[in-house]
Amino acid sequence: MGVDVQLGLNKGLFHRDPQETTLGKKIIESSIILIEDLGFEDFTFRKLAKEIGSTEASIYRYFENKHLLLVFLISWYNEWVNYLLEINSRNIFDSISKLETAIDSIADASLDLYTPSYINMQLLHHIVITESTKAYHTKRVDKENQEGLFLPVKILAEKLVALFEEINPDYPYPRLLASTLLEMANSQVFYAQHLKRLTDIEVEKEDYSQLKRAMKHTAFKLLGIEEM
Amino acid sequence: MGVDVQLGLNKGLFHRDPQETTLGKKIIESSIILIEDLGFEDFTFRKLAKEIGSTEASIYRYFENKHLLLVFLISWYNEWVNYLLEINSRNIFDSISKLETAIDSIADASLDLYTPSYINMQLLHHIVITESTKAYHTKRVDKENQEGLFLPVKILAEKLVALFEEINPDYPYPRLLASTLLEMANSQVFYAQHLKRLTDIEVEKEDYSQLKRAMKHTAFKLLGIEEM
DNA sequence: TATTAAATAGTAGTAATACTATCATAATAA
DNA sequence: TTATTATGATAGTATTACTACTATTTAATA
Repeated sequence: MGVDVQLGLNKGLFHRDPQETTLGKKIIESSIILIEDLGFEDFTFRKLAKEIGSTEASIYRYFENKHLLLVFLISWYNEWVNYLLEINSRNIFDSISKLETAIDSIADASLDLYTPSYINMQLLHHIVITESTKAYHTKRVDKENQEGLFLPVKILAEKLVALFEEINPDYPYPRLLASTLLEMANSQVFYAQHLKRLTDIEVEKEDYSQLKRAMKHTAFKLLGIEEM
Repeated sequence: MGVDVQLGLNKGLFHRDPQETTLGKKIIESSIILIEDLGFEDFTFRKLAKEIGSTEASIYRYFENKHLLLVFLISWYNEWVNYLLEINSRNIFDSISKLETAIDSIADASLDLYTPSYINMQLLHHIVITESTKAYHTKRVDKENQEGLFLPVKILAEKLVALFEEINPDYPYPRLLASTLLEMANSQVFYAQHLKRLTDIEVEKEDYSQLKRAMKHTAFKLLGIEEM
């Protein structure tokens, strides 16, 4: 029941679009569970195949390798955030409110209800937090970047940059601030969960209010805006 | 010729301290070259053994696995930065100058001359930039954190925190700022080299002046200090 | 409804990885 | 000189990351 959103993702991510078939959706669904459970390095296509009662060969018909499956998942998440950011900022015309909404959308993306049934957004969010840097810290970055595989984050960043420039056109580091905030949204949650001495925030269950406050504080301070 | 510094690192990092033997030093020296060359995922102990004319078994006598070798390298780097920070801030008593010096030390750590002959600091820096998040984004974080394997970064962060508190005791996010700045020192360089749209800075060869300016700007703005 | 095409399953095999174990030999220290 | 320690040499195992090929099921179309 319910309508499943399909995101149009870069075709370089897969051989066959997993969003279009039953097996494809099962691959996505179970890979999210397995990666979260085992960690990316111990996750294998063999284990995934066993989990969904299929075969390695069948999975390879969708994804060239597990690295690209990870890039796919991260891209999916970021496209989703882009989409949220778009719809949540409708009818907001004050640029400061727009930035606040953007930060809320980024931090709370996994709490939205209208994700497809085969995607456990909470788990996917957790994967983004712990594994996403591995998607681009590789020898293939330049090649994959050229193919457009990292466009979703880059677009996300540019939306923030546009807001920063609206708010304070003289701020000298809009792109740095965008990427820093996006990283912060992941790393600070990770620290809160594993390396507490590296953060001041706490995250309980799915409550990201402290994260949001810190992100807004940082953004506004750097842009030279006094918060209310 | 020259005296080689030996850093006292956590014994949980290795079976046998590689800094103490000829083979150990060769392992360090060549692993830095190989990891930088192949990327961490394609780097193997077999290739390393071949490179230094030794055997896998001998390398395993030093490191339990390549993950711990990576953690060792990152720890070494961070201990080095801690050491630099210490000696460079001697005789500086103004806390703002101390912070500036700290940022300089962090960004320029790989340019220092007095590193051991078997450690190519430029390459190691590059490894830190591209591979360091992999050292702690794993299922073993909590266990390894408990064993103290990540102490070097945490100590580094606390030194920054102490400075922030000296400069502005009311700043609400000192730990977040510390970890954010430390990440920035790596990620922004990575972006400058691979994903230019995510940064405003440029890094040419080993010139990190734009990075340092951005880090200082960020730190001072957030701490509420006007720069000169 | 029969025919065809597409999707999936099943099986097998290969080169490489991530180790472990054992024994021999070389270097060093007591 | 004798132990001890470090390294080398060789071999072996389970698992990974694939590729290739064939058989069967499911869905689309005529």
